[in-house]
Parts: sequence; C-alpha cells; structure tokens
Amino acid sequence: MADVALATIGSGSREPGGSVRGSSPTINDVARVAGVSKKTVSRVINDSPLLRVETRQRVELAIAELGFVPNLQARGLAMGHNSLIGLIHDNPNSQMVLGVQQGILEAIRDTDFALVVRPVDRGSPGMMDDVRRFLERQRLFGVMLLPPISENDLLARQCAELGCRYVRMGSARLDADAHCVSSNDAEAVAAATRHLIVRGHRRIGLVAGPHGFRSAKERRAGFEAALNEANVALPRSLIAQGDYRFDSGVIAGSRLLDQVPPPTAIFACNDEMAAGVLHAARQRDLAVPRDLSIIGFDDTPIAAHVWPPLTTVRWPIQAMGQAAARKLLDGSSDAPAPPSVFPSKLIVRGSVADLEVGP
Amino acid sequence: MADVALATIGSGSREPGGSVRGSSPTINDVARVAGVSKKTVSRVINDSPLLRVETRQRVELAIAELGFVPNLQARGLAMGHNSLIGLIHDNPNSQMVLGVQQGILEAIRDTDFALVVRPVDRGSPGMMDDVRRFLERQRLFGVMLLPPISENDLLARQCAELGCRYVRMGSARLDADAHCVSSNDAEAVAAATRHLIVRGHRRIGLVAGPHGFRSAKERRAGFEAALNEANVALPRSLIAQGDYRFDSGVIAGSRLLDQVPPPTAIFACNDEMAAGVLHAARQRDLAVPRDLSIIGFDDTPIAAHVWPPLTTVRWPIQAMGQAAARKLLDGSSDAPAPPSVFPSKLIVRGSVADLEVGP
DNA sequence: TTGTAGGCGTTATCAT
DNA sequence: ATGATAACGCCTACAA
Repeated sequence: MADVALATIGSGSREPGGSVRGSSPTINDVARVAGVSKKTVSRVINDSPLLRVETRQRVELAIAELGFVPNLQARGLAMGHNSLIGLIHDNPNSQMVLGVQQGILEAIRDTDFALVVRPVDRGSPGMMDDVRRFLERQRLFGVMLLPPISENDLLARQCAELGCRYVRMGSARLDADAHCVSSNDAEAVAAATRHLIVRGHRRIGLVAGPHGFRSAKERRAGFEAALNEANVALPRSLIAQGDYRFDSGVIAGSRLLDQVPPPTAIFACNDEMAAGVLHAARQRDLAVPRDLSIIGFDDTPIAAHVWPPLTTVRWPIQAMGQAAARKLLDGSSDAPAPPSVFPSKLIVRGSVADLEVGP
Repeated sequence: MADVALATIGSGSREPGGSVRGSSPTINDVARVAGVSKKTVSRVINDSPLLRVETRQRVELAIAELGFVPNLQARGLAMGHNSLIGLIHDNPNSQMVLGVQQGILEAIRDTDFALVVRPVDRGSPGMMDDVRRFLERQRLFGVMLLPPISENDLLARQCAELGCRYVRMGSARLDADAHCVSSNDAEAVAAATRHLIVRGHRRIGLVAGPHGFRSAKERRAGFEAALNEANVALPRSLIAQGDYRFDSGVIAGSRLLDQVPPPTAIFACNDEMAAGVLHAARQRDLAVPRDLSIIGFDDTPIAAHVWPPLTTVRWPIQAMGQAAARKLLDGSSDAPAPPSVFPSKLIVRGSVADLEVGP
C-alpha cells in the first residue's frame, strides 16, 4: 500500500511536455517545441556565444518545459570521450583514498563529471593491460593516478598513448607541471624531525616505508637530512622497515624498542605505523610520551583517535585531490599549467615530550 | 630524454591491424577483416549462441589481430544504459564506504562494469533532485544505496521511476528481496550485550546512534532486548546519544562516566564512538577493561588499532557490498531473488573484563 | 546461421 | 546567427 501511495505521488511529475511515454525528451523534442534546429539546441546547452539572446531564451524555455536532460552517452559517443574521471589507485592506506575522492568530488561538483574508481594491483603482471582495457573500453575524459602507482612512468605513458588525460599525485614532482600535483614530504619530515631534536632527543628511531614508494624515499631523506644538519647519528639499528600498515608498525616498533639503549623518540613514515609503534610501546608498558615520543605522517583520523593523540605531519591529500581534478578539467586551456605543490605541516598533539636534561 | 625512450618503447604496439591512425578499430574494421557483417561481429562479442563455430573463430581472430575493444559509449547509447554501477551514499563512516566499495569491485571484477561513486547530502533539500539529475544524465545500469540514505523510501522509488535498477543495503530488511541486502544488527547487538551480562555486568551504558538511522534503531532494540530478557534495568541516565562520530563518543562517554555509580560497561553503537568512549575513560585515568568494559560495532580497523583492542561486532559490510552488486547484475534473471541476510558476529578482543563478584 | 536497414542522441562540417 | 546532413559505434528488427 505504501507502494501505491508513493506511485501516485511520483506519477504526473514527468513528461510535462507530452513526449513519448517512458522515454525522456531528446534534443529533437526541444528543437521541435522551440521551433529551431537541433544544432541550435546543442549550441544552447553548450554555451555557444554566437546565439541571439531571444533564440537562446526560447530554447531554454522549451528545455525547462520538457525537463530535457542531455544524454551523456550520446555526447560521449560523438565527442570520443565521456564525462567520467577515473581514479586509479593501488593504495595501502584507505583514508588517503577516501580523502582524495572527497577532494575530486568537490572539484567536479556542479559539473556533469562523475568519478569512477579503479583499484589496481601493483605487482600483478597483468596490471598494465588491465588498465589499458579499462581505458579503451570506458573512454574516460581523464584519470588521476594516486601514489604509489602514480610513480609508474610507463603507466602514465600508456595513458597518454591511449589519448587519456592524466594527472599524477605524489610526494615529489613526478612529471611535467600539467600532469602533476605534489607535496613536499622531505621538507615536512625534516621539520618534524627538528621538532624532536630541539626537544632534546638524540636517539631517534625511524620506521621507514616500503621500498619502491617514492613517499617512503622522500620521507626518509627528510629525516636523515634533519639528523645530519644537527650532527645526530643514525645507527642502522635505529632504522626499521615497515610496509605502511599497522601490523608492520607494531613489529618495527618492537624491534626498535629492543635496542639498548632504546630510542627516546621514533618517527614513523605514516600514521598507521605510528599507531603500531604506540601499540608496541604499550605492550611493554612504556608510557607515551614519557618514555617514548612518537611522530607519524598523514594526519588520518587514527592519529587523533589513539591515546595519546599523535603529533603528526598533515598531508593535504584532499586539497591535492581537488587541485589535481581541477588541473585535469582545465587541461585544455592553452595557458601552461602552474606547478602545484602543497606543503605538509606539523600538527602538534600529545605524543612528544621534552626530554629531561641529563646531569 | 626519458620521454623519448619511453615513446620509443611505447610506439609500435598499437594499430597492428592497420586501421586509421590514432583511432581504435571499430566493429566495422573487424567485420571487414573477418569478411562478415558487423552484426555477426556484434553477435560474437555478445556471446550469441546461434553462430557457426568456424565463423566465431574467424571473427575472434580478427578481433585479436586488430586489438578491437568494444566502445561502451556506443553500446550504452544503443541499449539505453551504460556499464556503470553507482554507489550513492551519505555516510559518516568512511571505513564503511570503503569496505562496500571493495565488495562491489570484487563483484564486478572481470566484467565490463565500473563503479562510480556519488556522495550526497542527506538533509539538503535539493538531494532528491540532485540524484535525479545524476541518474538522468549518466543513465547508469543500476545503483547501490548505502545506509543511512538507503533507508529513504522515496529515493528508492525515484530510482525505479527513472528506470534505474537499485539495491539497498541496510541493518534490516528495507525492501523486497530483489532490492535489498541486509544484516541482522538487532540480534548481533543482543548477543554482544549478553556477552557483558554473563560476565557479571549489570550497570551497562549505551551510546546510541543518531535519530533517523535504522541501524541506530536496530542496535538499540537489540541492546534493550538483551537487558530485558535478563531483567537488567536500563535507567535513562545510562543512555547517551551520539552521531556515529568519534567526538560524539567522547562526549557521550564522559556523560555516562559522570553518573554515580558509573557503569561498569558501555556498548557503543559503532567503533568510532567506542574509541571515543575509550578516550573519555583515559582522560579520567580509568583503566580499560579493569574499570570499564567497552564493546563497539563494525569492526573497522580502529577497533583493532586502539589500546586495548576493542571487542566489537563485525559487520560484514564488504560481503554485503559484494552480494548487493551481484544482485544488481543478476537482477534481470527471471528467478525470484533470494533474501540476503548477512549475520554479524562478535569479535572478542581485550576491552571486556569479568566483573569481580561482589560480597 | 547470417545480412540489411534503421535508430539511439549528440556533436561537427559546411553551407546559408 | 542558424540549419541540413553526416558522422560517432553499436544494437534490434526483420529479412534472407
């Protein structure tokens, strides 16, 4: 019965112009009603400048009257590409994927574009062909490449070959400005490391990111640079490798805390691993930050939600996503694209302590 | 210079059949090469049964030779819908969105379908028209509706009116079996609550979910049912309202812990709020689980990552997403759809203690 | 089992 | 400034 009521409410609101039942009005219907050719209607919906105001108004009236909505399929067929933006990623960090998605969606709000997500399997031998098939079939307007897959030059090249615009996001400049939006991870991590050093820490451990990740490389470089400039030693025993996941942070943290003497502070290359280090500290009844200071990277929600809240570097991933999407959409403009670098910055919370000064 | 090298590697791998430069081969090219009509090619790529094996092979050879890939735009135009599945959501919990996405993507792997995500603003007065425009323009094959927006009957009705298949996900049966995949939140929460009761807890607080969420209603109902059947009282002072976000969990937890005597256990309607309760407990130096037991709901990563790891109810959201997508794709089959209920189950970790027996 | 003709709804070309 | 006509690449009827 609810059905009946709803159906009654719903019916009658469609087909106000009297077009064929069950199918929405087309550009032809509009043309007929407005008394113009369909090309003129096309000009109206595409904001062509050469149109008499009066004509345009007449057409717009007909459009409103009929409730006409352009069919993007047809437009896509005629133009060779559709109104879709692809997000290609292979990412160990779900928060980041979601942040980028939100940024992109903000950028395409109020446009006809939609976002299609495509996770891929870096490492799988069929990955390139997989993406190729995807692009060939869907004929996207363009794609955004997320790290770490964005670091793959061959993939970017393939997009170009297939006539698909692309923008790559990364921890450093990966491509020409027109195809790249990046952060400055190395600098940001150096700043975070100095934050530890000025508070008296000298034995500082590093939970590095996985091999093959540009972000891991950049962050480690920033870490080492800051230690270097302050003449703080970095023994190999204070470096542990992680894979950006929580569990690897627990393991790496345990390894570092087993050293004698243990580090007084640890920088982890992302928040998940930092949370893992925190976990490891708790397992051996260490108090954070009293016995161990921790800094992470990303500022994903977990950083604020664990106890104590983690001091971390905020990676402006959402802003980067938004900028990247804009760059994609503006790509056809003749002006050369400006470089897009989004600085990361330190967020101070409760996981770093001033080291008590020794005797 | 890297560019040059890459271009060299890349070129030559296209256009093996000698079609027009820069545009991919079409069904016509295949037909010409195979010496058949284009309709026959169409039959081949659509797996039509009535084809001579020899003919099919000849066509398939030509397809492989040319590297032909069907243009989904054109197919979509001809068929009235494209190969896209929409995910419409308005969700406070990002982990859940991502879990569902993964489930859907598993279901459509090895098909031509792609996933387009569309967040909407429940509460915004233009929401319905927004979705309508989206569906009218994109002509999706079908959409998946996530809670809480999935609970909106008018939205589902509108999808149907626009000729768009839909499947709704929810915490309880929201629609006909063909349009619904659900969990059994009430039962699962009742089980979790019994888990507390059998361990001696009698003063159990509830951090409820927000009004208007079916999941909040179901979970609260399950909670109250379990207390009822064990004759445990639930004073109003032990119920606090949250909005499914971390901060609201902190506030609600504080309120509950201010009661005298305070509860010995708290059930929070999702993990984020449970983590907030944990946060509140720490702020007042309560030890968990010694001074306070906590159970959450969802089993998102945060549950396992906080300290102590949270006992929680695992919501099989990814499996639900997968099942829902399958249901969408199989929707045209004449067999009536079976009901799809995915039981949630209790995951025991370290946030619940046996209550010491009083004198 | 296969082919022919026509349509899906839009944009592009070239007139006028 | 506007219109007629031809793509765009595929699918469905219907015919053979």
